[in-house]
Amino acid sequence: MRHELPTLEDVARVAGVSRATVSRVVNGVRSVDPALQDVVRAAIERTGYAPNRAARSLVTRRAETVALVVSGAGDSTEAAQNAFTARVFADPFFGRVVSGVMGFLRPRSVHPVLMFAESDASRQEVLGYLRHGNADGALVVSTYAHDPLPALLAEARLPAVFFARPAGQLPVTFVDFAHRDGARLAAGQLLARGCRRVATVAGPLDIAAGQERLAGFREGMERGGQPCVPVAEGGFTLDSGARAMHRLLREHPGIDGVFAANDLMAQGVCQVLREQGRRIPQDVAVVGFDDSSVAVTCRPRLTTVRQPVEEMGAEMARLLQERIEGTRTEPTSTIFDPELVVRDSA
Amino acid sequence: MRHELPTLEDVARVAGVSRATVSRVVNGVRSVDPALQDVVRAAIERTGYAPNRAARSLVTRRAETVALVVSGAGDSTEAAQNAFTARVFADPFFGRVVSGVMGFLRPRSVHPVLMFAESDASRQEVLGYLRHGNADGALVVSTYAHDPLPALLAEARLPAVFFARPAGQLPVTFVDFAHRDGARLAAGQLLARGCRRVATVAGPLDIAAGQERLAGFREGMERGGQPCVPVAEGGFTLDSGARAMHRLLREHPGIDGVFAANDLMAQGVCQVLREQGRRIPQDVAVVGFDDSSVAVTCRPRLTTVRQPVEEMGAEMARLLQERIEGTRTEPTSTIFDPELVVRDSA
DNA sequence: GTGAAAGCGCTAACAT
DNA sequence: ATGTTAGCGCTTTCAC
Repeated sequence: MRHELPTLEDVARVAGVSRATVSRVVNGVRSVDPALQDVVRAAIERTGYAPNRAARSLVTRRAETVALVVSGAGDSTEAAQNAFTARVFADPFFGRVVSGVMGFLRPRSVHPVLMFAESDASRQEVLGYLRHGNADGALVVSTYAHDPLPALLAEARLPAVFFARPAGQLPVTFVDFAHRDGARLAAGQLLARGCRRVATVAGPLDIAAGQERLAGFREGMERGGQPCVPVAEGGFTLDSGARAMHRLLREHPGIDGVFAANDLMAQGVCQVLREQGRRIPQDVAVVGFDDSSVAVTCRPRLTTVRQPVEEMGAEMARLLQERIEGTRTEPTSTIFDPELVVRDSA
Repeated sequence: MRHELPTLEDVARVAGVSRATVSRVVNGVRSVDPALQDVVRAAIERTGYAPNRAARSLVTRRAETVALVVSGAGDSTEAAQNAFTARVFADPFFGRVVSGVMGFLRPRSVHPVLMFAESDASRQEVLGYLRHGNADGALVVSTYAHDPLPALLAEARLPAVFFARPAGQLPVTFVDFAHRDGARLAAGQLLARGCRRVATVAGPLDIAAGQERLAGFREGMERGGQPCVPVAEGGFTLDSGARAMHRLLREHPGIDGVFAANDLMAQGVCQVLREQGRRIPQDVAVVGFDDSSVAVTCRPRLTTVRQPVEEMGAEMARLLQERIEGTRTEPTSTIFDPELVVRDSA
């Protein structure tokens, strides 16, 4: 049924050279006469040849494929898995990571294989997949703090790069963000506007990013002479942000500035504030975190701390490539710096 | 560096049989002495053998991999690509499809390769990828009406299954939803509540789903004796829903019921309504569409038309498998039926 | 029912 | 600089 595909042999015949020469041209080995190269390339063009990945993989022991692993907690029931997936994809954050990753991978024509790891069985599956060389390495986005996957991967010495430093001082490669510095920037902006009664909707405090952003914000406020900041914890969702804001308002009606640990929660904060008839930023200034898509769709548009998620995704892919190629073997990490994006909410 | 993996040969040696026999056991060919089967299986266990996909692919001409293609409009600039990705992933819808797809694929240990097709170049890439057998088929989720990919895939006679019927009467396999019937259900619910001044926030009318839902809703209202329904078009986003509701309220302040063509817009509708001090459902009843995650996080929880997206994703994967295995060669389609989920908003 | 052997398309020594 | 050759690990006739 499928049309027979041209092989190296076919190209070689058309070009009047040996298979090896064609292979060299295809793989960009330089030691081929430029004139011959042209002949070969013409033959490739004419035949519509493209290398057979399976055959190549078999001999090179490279899959030319990486696993894109979404890791998290949960059991194996279908309901739990669906809930897990829904939560992951509902966060615009994950899409930005994927976008960055694909941006790096696409020009190199390596495609990510999507895998979930939310149960013991699925973690073993990921491990097996990599160990058997079906993928050359893994890009891992963890959705919770004590994910066992990083340790498993490190122990098996499989090439992997993580989004955010995994818990437990593992000798692994990762990209991360200077959350503390970013949160300090947010504090600075609120202070500069002259806010005197500032509160914060923190992220989940069992996640490093949540802790760091809170710590950084407190530091910033303390330096500005406001050591006591009311805190309400949220879960990085719009809804949890709204609920946290309600709690804050109930106990501290005089609030004139809020830092939300991500944009989604900031959006929830804004909704509550507007419902209560408070003007943003005149009555209450709001600063978000991430600079995700909601930052510009939110009304008013959010002043926020930009986290360059796409670039971080691309860097993950780059670091993984280095590990796979063996260019660099010891664990590395790249920490990205924040940037304050001033819009309308503060 | 990587630990040497056991091969068929190794298992054969341990079991004291030939490679061929081991291969037969691995592939479940029945014509092997049950006693020998046990011996072989024990040897597999002991050696920790797993088949090498590349070697197998090379001879079977099967990749054991499918492409999961997110298709849409856009150009090749990085900004456009990022925006595209962000939009796709921001919609909880896509995650549900992926969840369903993975649910079917995982037990069969086939993993989806993620691909984007938003430009001519990337569409050709997808075509080449499939044509060269790097994936056995494609699961395609289109994000806009006149996507050229379905036609390209059909013309190349490559195995593919689409989410929603592609434009242009193509002879392709797809899964879809009875949008009309679903929207009629929504109308029925509003009428049953006794709503007399009903309006609708429609989806984008250049998309079949948008048109169908509007048509179905009108039909339903007409049958209930309310042929004239004010319409405001939205874009399936929260924001567009909110804006549409504002327009509706300005021109028809007496509205007592609203059908929004998806839950995200319904959420926007609810926000505006609450801002304006209208109680839901007492003053204005709201019905959404999809039964996505926001339906339960929205305040009040949404009464909505359930679209079984996960099941639809699983069915896509099943249909693709049939096509790949050649069990079924002519185009098929599965249309899913709606179900009204009554919660608090209507 | 089981084994021997050929060969899938490619790369990488090794010759030349 | 180019060609010859030997596999990579697997499935699959074809004999037995």
